[in-house]
Amino acid sequence: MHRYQAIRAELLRRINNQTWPAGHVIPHEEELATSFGVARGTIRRALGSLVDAGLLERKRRAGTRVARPTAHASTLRIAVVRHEVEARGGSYGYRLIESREGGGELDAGGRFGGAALRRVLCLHCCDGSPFQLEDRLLNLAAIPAAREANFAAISPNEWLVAEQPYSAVRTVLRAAAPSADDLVHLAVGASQPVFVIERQTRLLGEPLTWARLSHPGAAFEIVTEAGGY
Amino acid sequence: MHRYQAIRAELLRRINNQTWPAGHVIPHEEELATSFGVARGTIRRALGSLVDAGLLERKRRAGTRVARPTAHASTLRIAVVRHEVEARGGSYGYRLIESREGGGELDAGGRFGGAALRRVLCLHCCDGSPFQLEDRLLNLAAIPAAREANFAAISPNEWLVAEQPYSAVRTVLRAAAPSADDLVHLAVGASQPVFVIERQTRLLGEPLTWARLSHPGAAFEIVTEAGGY
DNA sequence: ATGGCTAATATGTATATACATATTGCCGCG
DNA sequence: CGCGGCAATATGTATATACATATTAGCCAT
Repeated sequence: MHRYQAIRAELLRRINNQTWPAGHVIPHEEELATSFGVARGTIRRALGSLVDAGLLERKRRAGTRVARPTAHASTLRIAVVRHEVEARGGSYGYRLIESREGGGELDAGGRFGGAALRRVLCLHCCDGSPFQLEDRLLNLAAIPAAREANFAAISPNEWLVAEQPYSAVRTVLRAAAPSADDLVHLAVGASQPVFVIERQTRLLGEPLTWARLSHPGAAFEIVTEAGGY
Repeated sequence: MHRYQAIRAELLRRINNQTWPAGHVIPHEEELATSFGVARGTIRRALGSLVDAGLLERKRRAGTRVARPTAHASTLRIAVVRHEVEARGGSYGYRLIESREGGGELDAGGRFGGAALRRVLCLHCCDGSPFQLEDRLLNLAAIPAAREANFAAISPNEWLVAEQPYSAVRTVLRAAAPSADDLVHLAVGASQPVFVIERQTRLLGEPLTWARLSHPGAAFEIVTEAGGY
């Protein structure tokens, strides 16, 4: 156990047992440093991780106070579909359904401002049955190599992960009734829910791709964990 | 723009434009410090945030390399329901449906090892229509105050946020067909999907609460963003 | 070859120090 | 009494330094 970890644990204990209730201004860095017998940098490190975890709030001159929690934060990881399938011990299958190039007419959401696009519709399977339907738009201006890529052999999901770095992602999760494509390709009935992940990626501001990833609801869930300590 | 931010941006640029492709071992800290003309600590700070973002991987003696991305990571925030409703400009309503105390028989999942529990079922509304059904188990051994709390006046969600710190959360998200309770209280048809958030919190290892939060699918989505730079 | 030991090395932790800067709270002026 | 400005203060950034430690690469003996 390193010192900053021990200090973080002690600070957490004081927050948890209400020694320092929500809203309380805790002693300033120098004071904590002296009382714990460490350097200010070590205190800052311990405080920093509690700030990242949302348990403390800091403002210059005003000091550090215990946050009034308003939200649970945790980290969401969305993996490559094939890995997801293999991690559950399933055998992975893939099939390209449709691929074509076009312009703004493909961009129903108006997210790409009329750039040349490629649209790919494909299906990921787990043990032979449909697992995820991937409906993807690729910005050919930003990713010229996507024009030549053979998406019959490799899914856009996996091709992008291997080829294309990005700097920002936006993800939307929701439950929905099946779309027309879902009904045809996911083998779900109109009364069964689908779990939809909508994802946009950007590179330094420029939109790269948009994707709608739909799962038969019963077969899929997302798990996140936060706060090991 | 601080130096560590400028350096992080430059490192990100090199990763993005494949100057340093995935798997590449980048120069070590001292070398980067010299070439950027800053102290090692400043380099470490820039590297640290890229490691947190999952773009770099570090190992002692082996050096720092560009990660082969395997997953999109982003931060998920789940707010107090009332704030969620108010943030969308709706008027918030709340109704307690059922509250009772018991032991292991309430704990269908076996998560509390037979401890005394309180089960609360209640409904959160937005503009008068059902928004979220909250089905919650509270561990009375860990949260004795929960025995006295008046959940007709305040929801367990909000009471817990105000009263009870926690140190770890596990969240599961999925689309599902409505449960029996959902059908009755959420005013959804059997053919409509519900969005289910299942959440467990622990305090230093001890389980505090378990909750199943269900939303009418069409009315609800979760949005996450990552990577501002 | 092979297996284990050793030394080199890059990252990890901790300290001390200096200065920057956002905010607060107080003081004095009008 | 109100308001503008100034000084005090706590956090934020940056640097230099020392030592700890995981891991690798290479060497040597078997």
